[in-house]
Amino acid sequence: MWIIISHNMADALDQIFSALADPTRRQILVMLLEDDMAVTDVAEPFEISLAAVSKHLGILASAKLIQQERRGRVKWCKLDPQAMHIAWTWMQGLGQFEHIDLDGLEAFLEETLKKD
Amino acid sequence: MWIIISHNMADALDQIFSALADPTRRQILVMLLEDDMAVTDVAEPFEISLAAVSKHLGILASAKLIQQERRGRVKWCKLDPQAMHIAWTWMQGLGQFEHIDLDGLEAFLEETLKKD
DNA sequence: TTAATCGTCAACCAGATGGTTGAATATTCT
DNA sequence: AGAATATTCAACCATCTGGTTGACGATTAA
Repeated sequence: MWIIISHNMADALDQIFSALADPTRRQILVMLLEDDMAVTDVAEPFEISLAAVSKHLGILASAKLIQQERRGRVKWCKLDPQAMHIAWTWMQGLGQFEHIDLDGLEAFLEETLKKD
Repeated sequence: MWIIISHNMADALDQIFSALADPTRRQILVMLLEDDMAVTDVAEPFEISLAAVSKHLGILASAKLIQQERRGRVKWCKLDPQAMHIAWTWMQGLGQFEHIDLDGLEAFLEETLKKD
């Protein structure tokens, strides 16, 4: 299986990876793994403003990592696995992983944790 | 089933995903899939300056997506699959694309992170 | 109708990012 | 030694990013 990297594909990867590069946005995705949520509820655990969270959600939506649907005055957010799958597949092509390399993960973690 | 995301893990993901967010850097990674390369050779197909490419390589190296080794006046760059694997595993947890033993991963991570 | 809630918009700000150029540092070749 | 090659450094610049605040439109509740 190989990946044709079109212009559009590159654009999509730009958006997906830069969306994933922010820890707040990653945390939002993890929260949405549990359940669909309204914007206000997504914002609740964060210390930043609602407007900032709304922007984060907009970025996630335009990267197609989430879908948003307005019902009444509430805008529901849910995960959309498609975009993540695209990036994941691209990475798989580069890493040629097949299984989870726990030894590598352990080595990484030990290396990183030493620095505390 | 849950994944404990340590402080350092989040930092690592920040670096990895923002490194991957740039199309030049992604293209460099694809080039290195073929073969290890010197900085000048990496820079050759790009229209930007050598210094700019050197910076990109520095970013990839500090995200641990590549390793750099100086031999004489030449600095060789090669892929380092470890970091990509970390991000890939994180994404897999979110996308649930294929079967993966998250319980085992969780146990492993909790065990490792206890050492803090 | 009036008041409260949900979310976005617009303007603004500080800091990060990706690029440039020219000088500097090693290292290797002649 | 002197010249060429490989790479980085430093200063600078324009643009992007993530945050703020206050005002605003839309929807629901009293």
